[in-house]
Amino acid sequence: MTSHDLTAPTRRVRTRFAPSPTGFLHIGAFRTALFSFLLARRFGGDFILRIEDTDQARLVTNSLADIIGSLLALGIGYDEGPDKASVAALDAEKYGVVDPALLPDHGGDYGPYFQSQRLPRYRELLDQLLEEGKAYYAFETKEDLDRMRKAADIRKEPFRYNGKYRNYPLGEARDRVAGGESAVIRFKMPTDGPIRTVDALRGETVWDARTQDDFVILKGDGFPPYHFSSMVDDHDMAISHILRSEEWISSTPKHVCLFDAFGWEPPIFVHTPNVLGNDRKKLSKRTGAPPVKGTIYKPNGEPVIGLLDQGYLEDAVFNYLSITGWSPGDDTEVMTREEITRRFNLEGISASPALFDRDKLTWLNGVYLRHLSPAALVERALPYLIAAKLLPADPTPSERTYAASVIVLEQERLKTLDEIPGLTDFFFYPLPEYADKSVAKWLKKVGVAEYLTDVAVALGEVENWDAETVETATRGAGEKHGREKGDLTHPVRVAVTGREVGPSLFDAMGAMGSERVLARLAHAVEIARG
RNA sequence: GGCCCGGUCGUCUAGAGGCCUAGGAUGCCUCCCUUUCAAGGAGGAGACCACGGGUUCGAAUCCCGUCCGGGCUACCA
Repeated sequence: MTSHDLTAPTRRVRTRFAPSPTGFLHIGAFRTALFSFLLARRFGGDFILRIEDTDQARLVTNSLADIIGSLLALGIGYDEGPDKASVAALDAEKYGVVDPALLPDHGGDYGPYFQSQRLPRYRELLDQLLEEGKAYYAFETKEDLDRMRKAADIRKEPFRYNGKYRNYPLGEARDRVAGGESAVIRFKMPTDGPIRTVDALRGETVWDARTQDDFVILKGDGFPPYHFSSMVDDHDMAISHILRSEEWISSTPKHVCLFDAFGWEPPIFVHTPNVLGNDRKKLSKRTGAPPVKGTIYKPNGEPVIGLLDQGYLEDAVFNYLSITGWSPGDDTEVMTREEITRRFNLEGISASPALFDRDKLTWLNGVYLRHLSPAALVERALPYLIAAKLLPADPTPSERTYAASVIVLEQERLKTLDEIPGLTDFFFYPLPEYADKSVAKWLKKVGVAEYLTDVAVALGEVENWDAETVETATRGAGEKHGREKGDLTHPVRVAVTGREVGPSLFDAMGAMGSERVLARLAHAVEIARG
């Protein structure tokens, strides 16, 4: 997998997740966050959440709340990051509101953790680079650049900024800027020779400096772009490992040159493979990649519901995400958070992208659902019943008890919590909805009306109604009609549930109670005769 | 186009020159269990390890080339 010894880091492991609040993140992004979190936990280090809000124009209201809420919901808590005060200082119009209860009182000693609040530090470093002749003001406008790009395109040449202002006197440039002229600052990349970068997963890559150009490190709006701010922060925050998705590989030479210019030791770069959609493209809203929670909308307006809201368990999503793109080295797949944390390592991260496998997630979720205690399952399932209006928003104790007895009957069949209403609705209706096919197959048959009548009579005499007494009574009636196995249960099942599949018939009847069962039987007899 | 990264069953993966006639999981199929479904148990189909050359007694594993897929190529991240 890799030729590098990735174990036993030499300095304190500090990793970071540094999203930009410019939209709602999908699970691919959270997978990267999870790996960062896991690496820090594995080595007893720190996991930092830093918000890269240097692109003020693209800020999306409430995406900050979504990022923090989703991370915390998954159990990916940060040791350092946005706190009550720093979030309160934000412009709520632009950022939206974050529930203060989610935020720590003190964000950490390396803050602020919002890049928009770190401008003075960038300015200081920018000046240093300018003074040292490692960066320069450039006066082209975006339009100028566009023209140059088009011209290069026509000549079929790759576009590289020509470095026109590379040697422009700093004093003159400052005068022009002071005079109100708009400018950017660009970083002087080496003009030739090799640039070496090392990725923990892929080893060394040598880049030809002639393919690089002087990139912008301060935009016209006064904010530095990612290439600058992110690297400065990674250094200032003593980040040991940069885990980021693989589309950053090509800009790594920029980043190492920046570290070099400052004389800083660069962190270890770990480019994690992307999580792909079924189209083998990077997961995106377009392809319907689900968010962790909440709802996002595809470009065509179609809603995509968050995994957690679809009834996937936090633990299952955590587990699934951890094994897509990482393997502990053996065949273990179902692991607790503790086991994942204990076993996580860089060596197990795959260098090739993985497809988001919904089927496997669903299977894993079923495993977790089955491991839930009955009480916990009920707790998690109730909201879905309420949302489906099978239960009132504030159920009475007896409604609750009834719902609970019904929910536990479906535990072994459940794959996602949101299946609960569809699986149990007939328990709540006055009478079930009878599927025509099932009626034709099991009710409208010779002798069924008589059989069901006898079942009703036998059940009517049951004193202590429970699954066991109900079974005895039903079987007694069945034997009288020479019925056994499916012949015995199926007509009754269809009569009381309206369908052919479901939990154990006697358990179901036990939970329903005699009144419901007898009413349904009476109704079914009519259908059978009709 | 240029530069870069990747390529083992449909999917997620194990694999660090002989343990590989390639293992596990998921999905699919069959059977068992069983009042149905599910769960569980037992099987099965499914990968000429992208392709072609080399190195080696021996290669999925090392080297080269090709192809395919993906990423980047912004005053976005």
